[in-house]
Amino acid sequence: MQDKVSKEQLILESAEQEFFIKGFDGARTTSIAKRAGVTHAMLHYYYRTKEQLFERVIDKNVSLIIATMFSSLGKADMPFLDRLKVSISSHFDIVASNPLLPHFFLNEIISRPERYNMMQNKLETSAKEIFSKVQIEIDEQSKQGNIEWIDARMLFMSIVSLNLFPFIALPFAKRMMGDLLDNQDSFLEQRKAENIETIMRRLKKQ
Amino acid sequence: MQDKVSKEQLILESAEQEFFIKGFDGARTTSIAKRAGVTHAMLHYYYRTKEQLFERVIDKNVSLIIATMFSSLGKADMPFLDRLKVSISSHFDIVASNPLLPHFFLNEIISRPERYNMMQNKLETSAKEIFSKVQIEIDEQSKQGNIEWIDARMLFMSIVSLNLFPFIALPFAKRMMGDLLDNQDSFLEQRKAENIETIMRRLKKQ
DNA sequence: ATGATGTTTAACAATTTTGTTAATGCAAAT
DNA sequence: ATTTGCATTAACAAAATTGTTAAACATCAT
Repeated sequence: MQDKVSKEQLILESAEQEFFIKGFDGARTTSIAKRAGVTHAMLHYYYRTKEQLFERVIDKNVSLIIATMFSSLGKADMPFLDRLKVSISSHFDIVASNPLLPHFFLNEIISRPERYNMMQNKLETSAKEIFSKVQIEIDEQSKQGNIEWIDARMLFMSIVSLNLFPFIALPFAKRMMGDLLDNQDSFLEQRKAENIETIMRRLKKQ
Repeated sequence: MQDKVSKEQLILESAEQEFFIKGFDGARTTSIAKRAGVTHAMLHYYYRTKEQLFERVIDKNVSLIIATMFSSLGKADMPFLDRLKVSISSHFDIVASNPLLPHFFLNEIISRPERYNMMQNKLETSAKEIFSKVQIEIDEQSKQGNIEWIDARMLFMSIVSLNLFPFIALPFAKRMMGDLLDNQDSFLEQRKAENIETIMRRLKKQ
């Protein structure tokens, strides 16, 4: 009897694939059902509507989405710059293992912003907390002459830009990057190192 | 009698707005027509199908798309780093005046990659030319001890990431950036300067 | 005025897509 | 074995969306 669980699950996974690639508007319930190997009536049986199925996919990914956005300014107990390095690195890794998520999510926010108000409220407050904590540290460190001063939000934007954009643009970049992307793993390593290096140099006192 | 021209034009402009925000799948021909203040039969009269209307929008933007992707590695006659600065700056400006374009285009490429093969072919060859030219310069400059060495493609990815992503993520970021975005113009100036500074420091010999 | 030409409208047709339902199947509990 | 409850199917219905058409309208050159 694990077939029951399995079909419901299968539909959800197929929905995730389809929504991630085609977005809410481009996804077709019949196509999702076909992917899962069931009739489309089954999809409605388990999830009622396309909208509700979509919500289930969002729910399943919401904590990942938040991690994808915010794990880059960290909190572990180390000197500031080391901590930042670790945070950037683990942020990059999260994105690398969910490469479709950022584009999907930005897409949805742009095309149907109303839907995400409550989520944005949460993100807003936790973002502001993080930024002000980090800003205090930056102020201290730069006063002590350890780093160059920067607005924490600007630093955040740079890190997220460097870490997310390559994945968003990957389908586009593949063709023009020659052999750079032939070995995925090695490219990811290089890119991660490059992003860390870029941020470190931005902060280094000269 | 400029009403004739005007309606055809109006439909195209409305289509651009709608396609940019909602993508091909999310856009509705009736909604585009309503935006333009005409019946949807008019839309079909002038552009036959949604697909053809979409193609006209793409055609209208294709050179801009290419500029958006490639004007960041420049060619003017100045010392390398100065030239790079100017290129990053003008690249940023192009994106800033067409903030919806990058997301729209990446979106389309991800959801319907087949459509863009010919365009990708062109981009591929011109990209490779630019990269190899720039790489030669980087090799020279770093051999002379003027800059830190970097793979030209990695440099390109960093520049494009820093310059494009903030615009792609803007609807998302608005809420959590506090007063940073209150004055658009001043934010854009700051951000452009920040991106240039970040790249310059990445290349500066220490 | 007439005819030729392109524009506009309203009504309709076709298709696609989402969602429902009633009947059937199937497995476990009584 | 019968009931109970969920799972499954196929056929159908409703709505949304794209696309067509025939007729009315306007404009301009003759």
